Amino acid sequence: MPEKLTDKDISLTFAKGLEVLAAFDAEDRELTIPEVARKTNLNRTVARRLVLTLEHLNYLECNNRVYRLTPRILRLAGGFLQGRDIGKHVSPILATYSEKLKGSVSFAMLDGNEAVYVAHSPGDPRMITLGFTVGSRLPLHATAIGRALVAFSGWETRERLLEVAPRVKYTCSTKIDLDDLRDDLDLSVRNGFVYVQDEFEQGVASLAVPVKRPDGALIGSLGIVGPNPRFSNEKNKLEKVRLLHECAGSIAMIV
Amino acid sequence: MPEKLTDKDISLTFAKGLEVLAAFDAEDRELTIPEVARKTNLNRTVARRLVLTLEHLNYLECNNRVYRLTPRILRLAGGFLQGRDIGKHVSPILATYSEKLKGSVSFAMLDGNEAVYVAHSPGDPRMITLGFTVGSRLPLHATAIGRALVAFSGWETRERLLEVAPRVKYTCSTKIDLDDLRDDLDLSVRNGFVYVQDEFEQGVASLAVPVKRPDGALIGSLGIVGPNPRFSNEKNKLEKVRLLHECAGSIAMIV
DNA sequence: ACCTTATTGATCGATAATCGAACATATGTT
DNA sequence: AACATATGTTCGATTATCGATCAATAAGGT
Repeated sequence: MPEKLTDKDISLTFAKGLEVLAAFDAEDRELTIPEVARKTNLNRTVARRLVLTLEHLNYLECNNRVYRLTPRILRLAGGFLQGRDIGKHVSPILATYSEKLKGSVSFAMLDGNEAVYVAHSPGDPRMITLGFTVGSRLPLHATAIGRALVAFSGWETRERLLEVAPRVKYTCSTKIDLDDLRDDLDLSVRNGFVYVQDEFEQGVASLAVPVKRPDGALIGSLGIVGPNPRFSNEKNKLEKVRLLHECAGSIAMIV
Repeated sequence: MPEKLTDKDISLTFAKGLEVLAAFDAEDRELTIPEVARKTNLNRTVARRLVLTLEHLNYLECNNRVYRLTPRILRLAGGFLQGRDIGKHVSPILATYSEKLKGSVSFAMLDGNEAVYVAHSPGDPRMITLGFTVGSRLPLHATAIGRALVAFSGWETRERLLEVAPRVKYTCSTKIDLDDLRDDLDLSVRNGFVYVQDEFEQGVASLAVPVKRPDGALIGSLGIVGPNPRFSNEKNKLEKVRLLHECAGSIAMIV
């Protein structure tokens, strides 16, 4: 007997529809209906109806059988960003500290097994920041901003994340051993900040601090990235940490 | 006999689900299930199942019966933003021109009857830019960036937008007469830019130019906002227009 | 504190929306 | 041109969805 998957409280069609929507990601900006069906493991007819629904609702536009997202999707994101006053309050704060820190500052939150950029203030326009922006996702283990989300979570969450989050070896320096990571997390908690170097990209380092609500609950993390030498002066690094903490305090008030 | 609404090609459940998701907007960052049902005109049970589905998929989180969006929604937005290289290419360009123009620069696209901010580069951090950010929506008729989207569309789209887009009178200067608007649009097309003053907020002016693909198709519009005096020097204003056009050219290459 | 009223949560059979096999059409390959 | 492959569409069977109804909880009044 095929297992009864009818949860009665979960709308399968809706869940499939969201999968279709999510199929249009950074890798696949354009997809045909059969491609969607393959990527989502849905029956072609089902994928078709869901895609057509999305087109009908103006979430997708079609050009010669090829579909791609329209800016309509930003409406949904706007609900989140504006609801949490990201644009009104967080971004200006980031911009201010971006000046003080002379570089781009990013605010990330936990999304499943990844860190997702919620706000981002580009520093010097000339310095291309690897193209990260709102909605960009980063691994939890190999970046400071991600590792901060793990380190400053409660014990339970922390262990769960260590367990379930994928640990890709991006460089030869990437820590992927669980105990190594635990040690690093412990150290980070003692320090009050996370420093990661060469683990995501050779020669690139990142620094991050937690953003916590007054009651101690972790909201997100705040980080900066740059070539290693920028962090080599220890005193300078601690000054950056101080500024990040200050910035985190301001953000914590409003989110 | 109740009209048969079964379009066979449109998934009603999915459409309803997206409505539920969209119910969480800037005004209502937090909603209970019955509130969602009321706002979307859905049966309470239906709303419940859709909300529970969203919670199950981590798009919503629940705190004491109150639901709100999680950053997961940014994943979907990320598909759009990264797919169109907004973060990698558009934002840096905006940042560069934001320096040259000494103020924030925004890139908007058409979404239904509204303009939606797709990218935004804050200028001087001290100058709070009214809290607009990615996903913010603006009316088409009362802002330069919105009016540019109408003016530089093809004739058919332009007339449709004039017809269907709501024309709210934000200030006593807001143009709401169709023929007044048409005149202004014609003028804007002749000029190659849109200038709007006092129509959205007293004392605030905005300047915008179209972003067109090489083949002439309108992609979006690029605009700046500021207190009226900033645009009072005509020569200076034209220099801003020139920079905006330059910026638009750079963006047109990549989107 | 008690009862009443209003609001919200959960159940379950009828119904209509969804599914997917099968067919039709388009595309490209030898 | 004929074949093979990939994509689009149809339509009846199935089952997920709907919403009236009931249960539980919260709010309000005396």
